[in-house]
Amino acid sequence: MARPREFERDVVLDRAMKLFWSRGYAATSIRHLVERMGIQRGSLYGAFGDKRALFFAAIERYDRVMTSRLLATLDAPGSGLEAIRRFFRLKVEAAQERGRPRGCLVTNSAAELGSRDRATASRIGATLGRIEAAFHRAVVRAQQAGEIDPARDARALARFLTSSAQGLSVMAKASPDRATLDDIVRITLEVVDRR
Amino acid sequence: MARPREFERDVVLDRAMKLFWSRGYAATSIRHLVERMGIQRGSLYGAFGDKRALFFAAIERYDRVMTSRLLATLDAPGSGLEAIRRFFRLKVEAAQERGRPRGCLVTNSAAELGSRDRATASRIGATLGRIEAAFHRAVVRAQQAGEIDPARDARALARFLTSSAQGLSVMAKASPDRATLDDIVRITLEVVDRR
DNA sequence: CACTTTCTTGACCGGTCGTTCAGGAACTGG
DNA sequence: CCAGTTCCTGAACGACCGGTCAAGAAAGTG
Repeated sequence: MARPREFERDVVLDRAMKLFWSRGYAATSIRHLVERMGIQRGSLYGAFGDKRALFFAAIERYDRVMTSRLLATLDAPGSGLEAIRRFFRLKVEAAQERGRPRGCLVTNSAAELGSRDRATASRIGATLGRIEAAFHRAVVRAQQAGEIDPARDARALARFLTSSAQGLSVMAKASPDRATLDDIVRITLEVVDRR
Repeated sequence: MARPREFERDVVLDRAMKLFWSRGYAATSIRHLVERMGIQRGSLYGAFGDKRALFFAAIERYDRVMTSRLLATLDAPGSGLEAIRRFFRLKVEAAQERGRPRGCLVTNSAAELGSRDRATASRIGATLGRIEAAFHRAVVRAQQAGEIDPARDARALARFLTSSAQGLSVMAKASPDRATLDDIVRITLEVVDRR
């Protein structure tokens, strides 16, 4: 054996993730990264490869930590309709947190790199697919429970909800005014929550 | 008098706008800009100032050309509800055009610079405000015509529609699949178009 | 203890970044 | 045709980019 690594991968990766999250890919330099991550260039390249690989690792971590937590609320046992409500309320709540980067790394990356970098695009597409799938399960569950009209197109509803979540992230980044976000969510939920 | 400029400002500005639109701000270099715009560095700096000022001019032009055209459909005389329908159909249609940058410059810029650059954020915020205002006018018009229940909150509806347009732009950039976009728009329109 | 292995460190690489500017070119008014 | 003005051109600037690497530091193994 030999000298062990002095930093914990997930700890420094978290810091990189937040930096990409708030600044985007292109505007985040290696210099900026090593300063914020608290490690040296050599360690960064040794542990993660190059900038692009680090970015991918950051997206993966975002997926594992942030997105999965959100999606878990959609898959939580109980009412599918209530799960969808919780999802959007949680997003608004998160947008209010101080110190947290605005918006959403997936949304930002889709907007920044969606059409230019094939590999990133498919990675982002996979996450969007996961979100849509989770919405779809929640919608179907709600339909089976009689909370949503079973005649409605569950796939289309899931896609709509996915798109709405993206829109909400953009609005949260542009103007994180609580009243605005609440208005948006209220109307969005009317779509599935017709009384 | 003296030697006249050899290029037309709006022509080269259009090219810069499209470049920023498809690549984002940070990933677009001056070298790339001068190549695509067909002018020299000196001319660029002479005519537009610096990169940031050029970006602002590009956003302004996008506003004047792209956004205004879209908003004009919302303010066109006739049914407010039909105007809203036309707006979203036009967005989907535009997303299909070949050679056109994906997504929307306003959405992309909001996601890329929304929380980092104060001046850009307020510029983008102003455009989002214009969109919301146009939606609001269309909603009110539809309410007065009895197409939308007057009891509903027109401001909230306008905000929802603005957010939906942003979401649609993100989805269009990430996966411009027509069926997906159609699904999203169909459900979005159900919100205002309850039968 | 010495030896091996890995990690860390900081200097360094060529290239590109945004920006400037001197000097030649091109046009207008006289 | 000249003077005056503006524009275009291309080289040059210092700073920073992403990425590499040799050498020293620190741990485990015998």
